[in-house]
Amino acid sequence: MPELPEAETIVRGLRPAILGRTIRATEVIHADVLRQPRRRFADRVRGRTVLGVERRGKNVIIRLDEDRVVAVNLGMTGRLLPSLDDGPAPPDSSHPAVRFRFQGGGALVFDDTRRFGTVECLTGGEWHLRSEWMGPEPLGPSFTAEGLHASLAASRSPIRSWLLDQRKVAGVGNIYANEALHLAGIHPEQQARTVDRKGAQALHRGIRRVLQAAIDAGGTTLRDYRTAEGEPGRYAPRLLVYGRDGEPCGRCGSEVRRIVFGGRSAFFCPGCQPLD
DNA sequence: AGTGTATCCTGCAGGC
DNA sequence: TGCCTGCAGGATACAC
Repeated sequence: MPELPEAETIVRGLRPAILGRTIRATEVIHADVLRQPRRRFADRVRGRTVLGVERRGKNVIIRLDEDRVVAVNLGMTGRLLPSLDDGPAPPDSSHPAVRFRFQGGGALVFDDTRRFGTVECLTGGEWHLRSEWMGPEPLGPSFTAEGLHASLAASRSPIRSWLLDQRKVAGVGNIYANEALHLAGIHPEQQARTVDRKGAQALHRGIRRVLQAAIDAGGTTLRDYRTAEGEPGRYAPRLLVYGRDGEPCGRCGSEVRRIVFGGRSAFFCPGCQPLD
């Protein structure tokens, strides 16, 4: 599910709800979402206070005092739902996996139907290493068209597969990879190294445009994704190719096609995105 | 190096 | 209604 825009929307909604709160205890309902032993997780989190809520790629980062960091990867169906005693009624949590209980009442629930998501509590140093391993933030200053072009030149992968690799660019998933390629007029199977400077510029622009527009719309809800307030995102109707196979392309009228490679569906318009 | 496949899990839509 | 298959915003490990 959640890609960068969904994670960003969750972070923004979570921040005012949990900033400054102190975690009294954790309740692990499904230990398989933990990337570390349950004991270590509980011990590291207990008694810590939330100093900040950030995003890195598709991950939600909760900074705690004492140099602790809770890193949440939402997987396909993960949600972070705050329920504060003095706040509005808590959104539905149908599949709670981990619950953080705050001093003075209220909680933050990591809910995940399929449990592909992960939760862990790291030290600042451990998290830094993990973050270094990831590619640049596509909406940040270190992501440039020139850098993208140079990075693409080193890979023989199909461009869509390349975009899904978090070590290359952080936060792009299958929906926005397909949308960005459509905006850039690049076929999803085109070899990364054959994307020329002009193509890299168009792709750079396409990635930024679609991610920013999706953030502005509060993300894309296909089924499970919800904001921290429990609301669905509003970007789905604006998707140009993802999930639209058989429909006419809004730009040129050609029929949008679906193909499968790399184990995932790819959607593209044969008219706007020719394969050389 | 890159690709296909399988794995983790649940739920839903569509065909019969 | 029930049963089956295929599919899903992710990530990783494995054999070629």
